[in-house]
Amino acid sequence: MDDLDLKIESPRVRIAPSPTGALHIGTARTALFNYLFSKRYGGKFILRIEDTDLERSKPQWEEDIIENLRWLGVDWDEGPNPENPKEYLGDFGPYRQSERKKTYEEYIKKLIDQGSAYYCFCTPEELEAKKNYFMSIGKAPQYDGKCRELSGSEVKKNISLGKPSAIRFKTPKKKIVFDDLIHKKIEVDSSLLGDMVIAKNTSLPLYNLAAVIDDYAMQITHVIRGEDHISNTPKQILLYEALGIEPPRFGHLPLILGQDRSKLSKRHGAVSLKEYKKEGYLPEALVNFMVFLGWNPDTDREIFSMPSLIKEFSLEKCQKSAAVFNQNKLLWINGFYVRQKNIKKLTELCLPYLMEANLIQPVLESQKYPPVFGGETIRQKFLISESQETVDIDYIEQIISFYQERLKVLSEISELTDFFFKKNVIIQKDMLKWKTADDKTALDALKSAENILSDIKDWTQEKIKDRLLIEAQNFKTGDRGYFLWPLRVALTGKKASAGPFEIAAMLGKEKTIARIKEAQKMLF
RNA sequence: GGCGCAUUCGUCUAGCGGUUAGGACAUGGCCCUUUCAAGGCCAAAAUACGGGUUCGAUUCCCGUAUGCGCCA
Repeated sequence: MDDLDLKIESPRVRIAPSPTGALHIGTARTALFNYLFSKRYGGKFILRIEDTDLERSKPQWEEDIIENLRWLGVDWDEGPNPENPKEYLGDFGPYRQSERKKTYEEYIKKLIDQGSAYYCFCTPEELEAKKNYFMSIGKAPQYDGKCRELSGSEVKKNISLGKPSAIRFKTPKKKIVFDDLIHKKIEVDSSLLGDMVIAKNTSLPLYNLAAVIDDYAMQITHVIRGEDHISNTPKQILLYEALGIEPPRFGHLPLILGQDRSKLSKRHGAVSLKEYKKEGYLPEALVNFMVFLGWNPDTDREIFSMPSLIKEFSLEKCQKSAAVFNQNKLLWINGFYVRQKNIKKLTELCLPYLMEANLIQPVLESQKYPPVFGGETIRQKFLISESQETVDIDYIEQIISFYQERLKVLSEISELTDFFFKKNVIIQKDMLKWKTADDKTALDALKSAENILSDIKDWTQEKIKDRLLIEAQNFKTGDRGYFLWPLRVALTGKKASAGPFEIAAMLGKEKTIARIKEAQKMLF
């Protein structure tokens, strides 16, 4: 097909999040792109947890990352074992940076021994002053190389004196050019980089060095990451060269932006996968949405499942410019996937929300509470909290089916359907009146509905509909709303809902009539 | 401040020298309809600016502007 395709064979790619917070939607998207790329070309996708920052790294965040990537269906071939995170799947562990000190030490020593790196004893104050100086004369603030030529004995002396130090890279001055998988040619002049700090000490590398060593150790062939790393890439290339290692290919994905076009972050609202999961977004919707932020298949098709993405995906079709996170489109895609779900599955997914709103409860004690959002919940019988009536799952299924095409996110279900489970509905009097109707018209409609419904013995949706529709026609020619609207409001208390026939059928004769009577009282 | 990256409807995007600049979300209108959805139809809506190159630039090159990112 194209050049890129021909060259890619069994790639090894990775996502390397730090467990310092919940899985971010941007990280998830980068993971997804890596995953798709690896599957498209028959390679491996690796999850590497980067826990160098011991202060901020927490096991709970590692769990969150693992749980939510799996939930999305972005599964790794090598990485922490989800069943037992202490274990590493694959041949290239251990994945914990905190457990790889020995390896790092080897490389750092090598760099020092061969003269590619050196100890620097400059104090933060000194550095700050230099930085300010360079800034003041309009130059890039870079290290002036003061400790670069320190003799071996001086270094030894300083170390034995316990002087605080860092390890700097002797940045060679050259033009670095690399062929980005997405941006094509990128050129940087390394003389602008200065001698960067690559390690705090001989066993503690900083980000760029650690990434280089780990990617090499894991035989990563393609580093696909966010555009915010473009400026790290030339530095890493220099490190690869100093270490005598062939660098991998690099590809930099455009960033996701918030409404204000700055990098998507917490102040833009929900950014973690777990928040979206809790709100009731479906993983397939999130995947479909995320992939379209920076990629598109060159057709008018908007809906893609994971398998079809794997078939279609190509970095060639990735966008170069950043994309604003479009909440509305996500909502739309989610609604689409909700409508596609089979009703049993959808009901299962909605149950936790109904329980959380305390509308219903599981009957069996063995059934877990509180429910797990997005998890599996299989229950057969439920107790309606207010009335203590027991209902079958079919009953709930039926209710949810009325709302399937109205649901955008799962969490809306309780607000939409609460009147089925509550004893009384709260009705505002004026809401009962359709268009120009006065109290009397609304009252007449309700009375008439009550009479008709009271006569129905065979309480089925079809019967109810047939009878009511005839009356609706007669009640006021040309606008059935005068008859139907007050009825629907009497039953639901809501301006918007499913139709009155199906609602009446579900509510049962007794409750239906009772609610109609209640509503009539307001109009006397 | 330096360096880097980017720039097509409000948003996501198609386009890879000649198109009535296409699609989707959102918006507005109409149809269907008791309401809300869903669905159908229609409308409004974009090539940042300035130079080149070319018979011809949204497309290629160079500036400018703007935005974003990184460094410290």
